[in-house]
Amino acid sequence: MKILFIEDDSSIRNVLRISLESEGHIIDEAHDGEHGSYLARTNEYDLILLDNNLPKKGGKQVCLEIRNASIHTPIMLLSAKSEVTEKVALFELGADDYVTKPFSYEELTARIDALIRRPKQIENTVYIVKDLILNADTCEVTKSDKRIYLTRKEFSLLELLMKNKNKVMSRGLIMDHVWDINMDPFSNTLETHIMNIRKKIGDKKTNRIILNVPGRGYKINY
Amino acid sequence: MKILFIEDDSSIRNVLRISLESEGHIIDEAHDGEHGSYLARTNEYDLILLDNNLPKKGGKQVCLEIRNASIHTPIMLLSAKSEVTEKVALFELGADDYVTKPFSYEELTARIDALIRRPKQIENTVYIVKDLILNADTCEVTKSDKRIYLTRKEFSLLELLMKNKNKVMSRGLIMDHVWDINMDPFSNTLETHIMNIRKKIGDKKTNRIILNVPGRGYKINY
DNA sequence: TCAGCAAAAATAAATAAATAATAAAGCTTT
DNA sequence: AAAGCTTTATTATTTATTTATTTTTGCTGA
Repeated sequence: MKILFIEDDSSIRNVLRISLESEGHIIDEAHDGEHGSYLARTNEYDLILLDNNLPKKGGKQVCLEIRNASIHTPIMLLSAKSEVTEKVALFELGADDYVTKPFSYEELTARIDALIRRPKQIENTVYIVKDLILNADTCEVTKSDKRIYLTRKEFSLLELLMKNKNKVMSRGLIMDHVWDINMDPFSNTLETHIMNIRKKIGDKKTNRIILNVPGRGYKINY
Repeated sequence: MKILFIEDDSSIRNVLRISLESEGHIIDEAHDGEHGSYLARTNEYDLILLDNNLPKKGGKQVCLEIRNASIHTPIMLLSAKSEVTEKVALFELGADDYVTKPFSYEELTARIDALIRRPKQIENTVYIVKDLILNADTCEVTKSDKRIYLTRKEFSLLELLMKNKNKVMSRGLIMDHVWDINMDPFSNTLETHIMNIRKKIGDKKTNRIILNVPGRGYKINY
């Protein structure tokens, strides 16, 4: 999951980034409302964590701008307890949930899971292609009933391809989902990861699961 | 067990904290109703000790707020004998037990044990992985029938891992369960404890019981 | 058909990040 | 004051990720 974290307090930012990354999420950060609003409108995120009290542009304005840009990504609001009135306004502007600061890691991740999974509850979080099975909940992958160990990046990449099987995923789209904003689009790390996944799942040239569509990207077929 | 203690009288707080910690519990403290209510709603506790007479926000209000947040953690009420009417109200609001002040330490711990153990009576309190056995009731650990002495933190950590065997427990989750709210997420004390447990139970690199999943956390396998 | 080219695959190596190990300092308790 | 527990600091090791380079593949047009 790719998360945008708009927060000016660097200590909160750091603690949370570490926790969320350890859960396998990719985090982009903004230190003020202006930059946050900009990133939210120019990138695709699965979740936006928005501090209410921000320099340059307040949470209310950021929320408004995001929703006005027809972006429906779930917004989770982080607010001090005193800002109740603001909070109400933010709900009206389209925030989806809130936690009051300071909060525990567990509470936040539980709520994040709820928000991210909510529209997908009917959907299965287990993806199956031939004898390759990926479980998004437990982060486990098996091939012919044998457990395969994938690193975090490898897992996110394979998850994206399996989630969108039969669709060609372009380089740019994959990078946007699996890497953070600092990813160099000219590097070949994506290809290297594809190759490492293929090696781990024993994806032979003759009967490939992960297919390349030259000039367009990668895809996985039924 | 992680306990939240909401009490303004520092002498009661100190006496009880020390006693409870000596039983191996982890204690978070709140000195007034407002902060207490907040902590209860933002952290996961196994028990909440709630004084009825509190500054800023009374026990009744705190209880109400906790239950309204869909938190079903057992609440044990500490109240003066005179506050009978209040007490009734608190039961209606979802408190689980009460003791009247002054109380003896023994009485309280007996009741706490009853409350904490109650929902877990069905649960197994003995965890076995290969020749490693942990008994959560007696706080005893044996490896190949030899008694191992673990410190309280070490015990809580091993208990968490054994209770959740086969599941990867992330750093953040472990910290929330084994340490109190002041834990610095950047410190490496968790790693140090893992290493000390491994040393005590003779967990060799070649045939490890406590496994690390890089970037994800630790787990114990069947 | 086949040189020429671009995209992708493969290999290897470098860098960065996470974890393990060791030692020692700081607290608490006795 | 001594002993044990917990935390901090530092260094080493392992693992993950990125970069660099070479080889292969498949396509294009003469």
